[in-house]
Amino acid sequence: MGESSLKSAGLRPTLPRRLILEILENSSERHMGAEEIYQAIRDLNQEVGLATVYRVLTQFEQSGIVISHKFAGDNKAYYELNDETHHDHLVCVKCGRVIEFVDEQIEKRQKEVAKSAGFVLEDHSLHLYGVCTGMSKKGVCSASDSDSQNIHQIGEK
Amino acid sequence: MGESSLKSAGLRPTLPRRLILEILENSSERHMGAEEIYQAIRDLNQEVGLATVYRVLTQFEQSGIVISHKFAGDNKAYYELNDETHHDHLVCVKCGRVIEFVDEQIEKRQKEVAKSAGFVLEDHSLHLYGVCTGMSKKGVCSASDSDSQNIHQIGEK
DNA sequence: GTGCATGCAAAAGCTTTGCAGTGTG
DNA sequence: CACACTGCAAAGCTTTTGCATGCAC
Repeated sequence: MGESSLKSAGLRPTLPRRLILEILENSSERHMGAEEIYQAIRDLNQEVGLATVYRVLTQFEQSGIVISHKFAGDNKAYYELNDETHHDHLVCVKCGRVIEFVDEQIEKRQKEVAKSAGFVLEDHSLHLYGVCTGMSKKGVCSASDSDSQNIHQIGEK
Repeated sequence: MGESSLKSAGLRPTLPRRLILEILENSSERHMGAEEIYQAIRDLNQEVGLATVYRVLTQFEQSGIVISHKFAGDNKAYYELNDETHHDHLVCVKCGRVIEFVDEQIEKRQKEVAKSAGFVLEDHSLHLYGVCTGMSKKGVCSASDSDSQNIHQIGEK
């Protein structure tokens, strides 16, 4: 999977690119920031410059290998592998957990709204912000261990 | 109108605050960035520091006087007067025009999605990106000022 | 007078870019 | 040998903050 996505994107399979792809594929966090990816590389005892991480992510985005998002109250970009399945995001403002979802009715209405305004729809982003069950009932995230690593700190630094 | 919103927010009606409020109320653009507001102040031959513009906008947001958004591919915040009517945004990626809309079906489904995930919904942002009629047919924006300020009510109420 | 508010300049956070060195086909 | 790729450091943009001065009540 990894190697081939690079080739079909016309990108040479260099070490930084392979590392970043591998990290995105294997990390327990599905949504990662550039700095987190940079750290993950160092955790593998590899050396890649932060600027290269950004450059590679930009190339990956242009090639459709990854998708980037920015969430409210958080100025930085998060990257996720583009699995070709469009989805929207539900974010816990307390623990940062991100849940992906798709709702066909919403998708359909969006198209209708755009059409009736005379727009040719190209893209959209829908982010729901709320408090997850665990945080609202116990003040502790209810996500499983692997899930709970999928965290974005939102709001106050 | 302006003066009273400041008072009810517990903010002293200082010159910078009154100017910014006035600009937001009277500008032909409903969504303005901090720098644009700063320029608008200078266009009125007034002097207010950019840092103050940011501070005031932050206070206004916390008081519920304005709402801020960030749109995809644009790193800066846009501010609009909070008219108490929730709405989403349809943005022309070619000419930058912003149309506000509300769709009850989408609103309803969002609540259902959040509920079924066990989330207490606090907020959401929905941005649709596309190309408006004028830009796609003639390469020229077809918007009139009044259009871009109108809220398109779509779908059943 | 007592605080809140402001201005200026510096700093901070994230991301991009210039440039020279490296590696690879 | 040409050229894409990389690392480092510097710069860019937007936004925030420290601090001394100033204004409102």
